[in-house]
Parts: sequence; structure tokens; C-alpha cells
Amino acid sequence: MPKSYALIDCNNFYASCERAFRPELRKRPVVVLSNNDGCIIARSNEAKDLGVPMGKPYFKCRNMLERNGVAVFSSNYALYGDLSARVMRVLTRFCPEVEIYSIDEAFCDLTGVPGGAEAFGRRLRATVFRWTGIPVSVGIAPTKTLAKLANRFAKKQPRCRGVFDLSASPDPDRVLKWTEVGDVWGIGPRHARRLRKLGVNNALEFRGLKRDWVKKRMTIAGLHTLLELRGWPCFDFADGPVDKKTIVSSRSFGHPVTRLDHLLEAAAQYTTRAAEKLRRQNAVTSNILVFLQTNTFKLGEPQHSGTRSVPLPVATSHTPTLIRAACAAMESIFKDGYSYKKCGVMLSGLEPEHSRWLSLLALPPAHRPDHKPLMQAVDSCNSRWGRDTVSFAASGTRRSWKMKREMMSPRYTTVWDEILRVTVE
DNA sequence: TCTGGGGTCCTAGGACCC
DNA sequence: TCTGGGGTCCTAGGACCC
Repeated sequence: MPKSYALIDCNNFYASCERAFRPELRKRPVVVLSNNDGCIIARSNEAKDLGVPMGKPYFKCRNMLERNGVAVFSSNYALYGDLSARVMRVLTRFCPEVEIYSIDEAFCDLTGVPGGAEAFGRRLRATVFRWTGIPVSVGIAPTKTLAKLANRFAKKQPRCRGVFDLSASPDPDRVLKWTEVGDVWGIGPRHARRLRKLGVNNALEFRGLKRDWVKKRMTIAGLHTLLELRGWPCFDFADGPVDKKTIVSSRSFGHPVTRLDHLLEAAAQYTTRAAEKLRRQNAVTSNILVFLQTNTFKLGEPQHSGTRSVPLPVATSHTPTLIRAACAAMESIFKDGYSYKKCGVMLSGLEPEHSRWLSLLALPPAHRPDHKPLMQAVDSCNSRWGRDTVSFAASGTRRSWKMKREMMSPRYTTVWDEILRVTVE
């Protein structure tokens, strides 16, 4: 029996999260900004209709947004992460198998659900909205790529009312023809441009290309996309979260940073964050890389960027050890006299904690201090009483370099002091 | 004044080994 | 004068995703 995949995708997710607790914004255009209030990364439909482009720097369209009465928010990941978890809980409650694909998307296996996939999808959509306040779209098809495509159709075609089952469609080719080639999952802007030059403008035309031709020009990844469009599944269902292979923590600064001591604080802070993520997946790292760069948009200013990768003699998740390595690396790439915009750390060579390689040169495990109880204590304090309840002195206390978030909404669902107040008169 | 952050996979080419 | 061949590992860069 052919599989039936559903892609459930939250509509304009961050904008919808901001609306969930502010019903008066329901008809107003809403946009959400990236970290540091830099670019526009989410738009409600009304904002899209105004022509507000995705990824546009905020300072370039600020006036236009004000003129049109657009509600603007800094990103509030505490809120989005929590609402995402609520949506995913509804899905896992009703679907036999769920693969969480991103903060706002999940694939569900609807093969053989009672009453048919489309009716099931409609009930799911209504329930998610009733229980979380987040509107979703549902696309159903025999492969993931086609489910993505069906989802897009469901979202854009009002007559679908949020749900579209491609496998039940009388004319699926028409839907493929309607889908521009660059909107196919797996075909990015680069390949789309090349394809259009060759007269391949939509998913139907792409599907008709020869396998060898596609493989030669778009590698095995392009071939998978082609086959999926023909209804042959190439992307399997992932069961359970997959461990990360690299962990990155980086940020742009709220203001240009010129001093080494501030960069060292930032490096220590990002290392702390990365190490927390590392321990959360019960892993250790054997390599830490530190980078910093000036503002590349400022063409007139002197530019410098540096990276330094530090192999660790023994793989670890001990924050102080990692901070020491990161700060030494930062000192070695810092050059005086520049205005820095951003820095970050990347952990790579990740291994499960219990099967790590040991170094011949390091102390044998029995003679090494056991850092684990300390890090566990730090993690549990921070998880119980909030991030940075216990922090490392190396990351500073004033943090003058930290990012800008001037229009952040309350963290309604994760901080008691910021819970929604309702007054009944 | 102000331009995000965090990932994955694939391939080509060089280093190195026998 | 003649200058192999095959394999593995690593890295950088490109392309894609959200």
C-alpha cells in the first residue's frame, strides 16, 4: 500500500504566535524581526499583501511599516519554542507517527487512518487551532516532496480551506504545473535560475527531465527530488530526534565591539550556550572553533575576520575547559584597531558521551577529575530557576555587547511575571 | 545608527599510504 | 629514457533547508 504523508505547517508561525495572545492584532499586519532587530523574518498575510519583503533589513522599511500601522516585534524564541511544543503535542496525540521537521513543521504518517486522510487532516487542523490558537495548513501526498507541494497549494488556494490531498486530486499534474520550479522543496535559488534559463519553469516540467541529466547537474540530491515528484519515496520517515553533528552559537552584537575583554566575554557566553546544547544530547566535543568578524556591510571601514580551530586532547562537555580553549583562540585571532560586529563558536567532532575516544597523552579516566556532577548541578539550577541563574564569571555581568531586542512581547507561557492578565469588569 | 542564526549533505581536490 | 594505480581521509566550498 502506498504511504500517505502529511506535512503540517504552521501559517506565518512567529507572527501567529504574537497574535495568539493579542486578539486585537488579528486584522492588523504583523511582522517579526530577526535577532538584534535586524531583518524581517516573519510576516502575517496582511503584511505580505502590503509588499513587505522577507529578509528585508528593518531600518530600510521602518517608515513604511509605521505608515501602514504594522505591529512590529523583536523575536521571542521563548514564546515560539513553547507554542511549537504545544502544537507538536497535539499532533503526537492523534497521529501514529510524527517527525518534527522544524520549529513550525512536522511530517505525519497518515497511511490507513480511519475515515480517509483528508478528513483526518481537517480534524487535526481544527483541533490544533482550538487548543493552541495557531493556524496550520495540511498537505497530503505519497512522498515528502509532494506533501510539501500539496501543503503550499493548501495554503495559497482559499478553496482548499487549509487542507489538500494530492493523491485524491482529479488532476494532480495541474497542481505541479501551478508550482514554480523554485518553490519545489530541494530546488534552491541557484538551481531554479539555471533551470528557468533552460525553459524549465514549473514542477511539472522539472518532473519530465531525464534522470541522468538531473543527476549530472544537480547531484544525487536533485535526483532524489525528481524521483519524489514522480511519486517514488526517497526520503524516509525519521523516528525520534537525530543527534546534531555540529553545534553553533553565535550572535551579532548590539553595538560595534572594539575591546578584547568584551570579545572574551562574548566567546565565554556563546561557549556556555553551546556546551549546554551539547550536554542536552549527552554528547562530548573534540573540537572547538572560534570566529570573529567586522561589519562586512560597511565597505569604507577596515575589515578583519578570523577563525581558529582548537582540537581538544580529550573530548569533553565541561564548560570551563571549553571556555578556556575558546578564550585562548579568541586572543589569538583578535587584532586591535577594528570594530567587530559578530563572533561565535562551533563545536564539532561530537561523540556520544559514553563511547568517547580517550587520548594516550591524557590522564586515564580514573585519575581525571570528574566534572560531571558539577555540570549537572549547574544545568539543573538553570533549568529550574531560569537561564543564567548560575553563570560563569568569564562571560561578564554587564554584557554591553549583547543583542538588541527593543520590541519584544512578554514571554506569556514561560515566565510567571509575564503571564497574560485578564481583567473582568 | 540600524543588514539573523543554525543546521545538513554532496563533491572535488589534495595529502597520504601502500 | 622511463615517471603507476588505487584507496582513504580530510577539508573547503557550494547548495540546500528552516
